[in-house]
Amino acid sequence: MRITQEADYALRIVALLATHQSVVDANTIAEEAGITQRFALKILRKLSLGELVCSQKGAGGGYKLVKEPENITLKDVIELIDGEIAISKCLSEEHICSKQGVNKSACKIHLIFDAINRDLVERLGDITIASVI
Amino acid sequence: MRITQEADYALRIVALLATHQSVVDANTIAEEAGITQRFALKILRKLSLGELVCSQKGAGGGYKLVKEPENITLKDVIELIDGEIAISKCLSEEHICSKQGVNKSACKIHLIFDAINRDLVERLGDITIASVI
DNA sequence: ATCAATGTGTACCAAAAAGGTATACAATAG
DNA sequence: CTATTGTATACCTTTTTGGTACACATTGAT
Repeated sequence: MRITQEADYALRIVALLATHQSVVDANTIAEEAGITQRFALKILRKLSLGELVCSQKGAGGGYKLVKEPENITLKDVIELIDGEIAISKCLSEEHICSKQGVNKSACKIHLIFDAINRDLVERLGDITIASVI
Repeated sequence: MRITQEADYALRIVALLATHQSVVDANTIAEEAGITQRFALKILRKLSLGELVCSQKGAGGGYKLVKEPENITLKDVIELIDGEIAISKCLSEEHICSKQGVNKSACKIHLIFDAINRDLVERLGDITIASVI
């Protein structure tokens, strides 16, 4: 799948949590990210379930990063929100397509996509949140 | 946008036209590509409008490549079907997102996506149909 | 001429994905 | 014990994807 807007917001949220070193509440996060509080909460829950952030309930609560910004990559955040990164649908799903190979040329195309995709994922895995703040 | 199934089919169609050196009718193309004739026709019309293939009407008609397989790249075919290649929506549309930059970190992320996307497009532009048949 | 084979052009449709909201609830600090 | 904050689940709307339908235009063969 492509990198969705939701993943883009998630990256922004993680980046802004990396700059604040304290607990930040969902409302503040939403404002700074330029989205509604509800939508921010939805993204934050995914980040929380994925154990990139932890939450503090009750008055004075909010969210903060679990890991150091140096140890979180763009790939980590994107895959948490969007699932597996794939430039073509055929790379992520069991789908009747080039993968099965109606003829040999289709198969070759698939192999190329696969190599390109692997490089893309690797590259996203090399860029840390620390390097984008 | 991601590389759609339609673009994937288009690549297969162009590849199979590259192997047949003669005029091939839509029905045969559809069968070989493993899709319905109607859907093949739709893709073939786009390829035709984009001047990658030319068509011959009437009995005994069909399609054939306009250019040599060495001079058609994966990028050419994909962009013809899907439009501009973009790993993130924010790269292709005028959209309120990282591009505008609510803060500096969002902007940095956008710059990285842009660089990665450029490399991806360049890479697809270096692979010819001739090399995948 | 005319008819069957073949492509053209436009419009429409259904399923899936993306993007976002609503509601009811649970925990915690003060 | 109440206001503040997060949790959980479900729902909704719009856009994109992946196709289909239909009426028409062109051409080759007879």
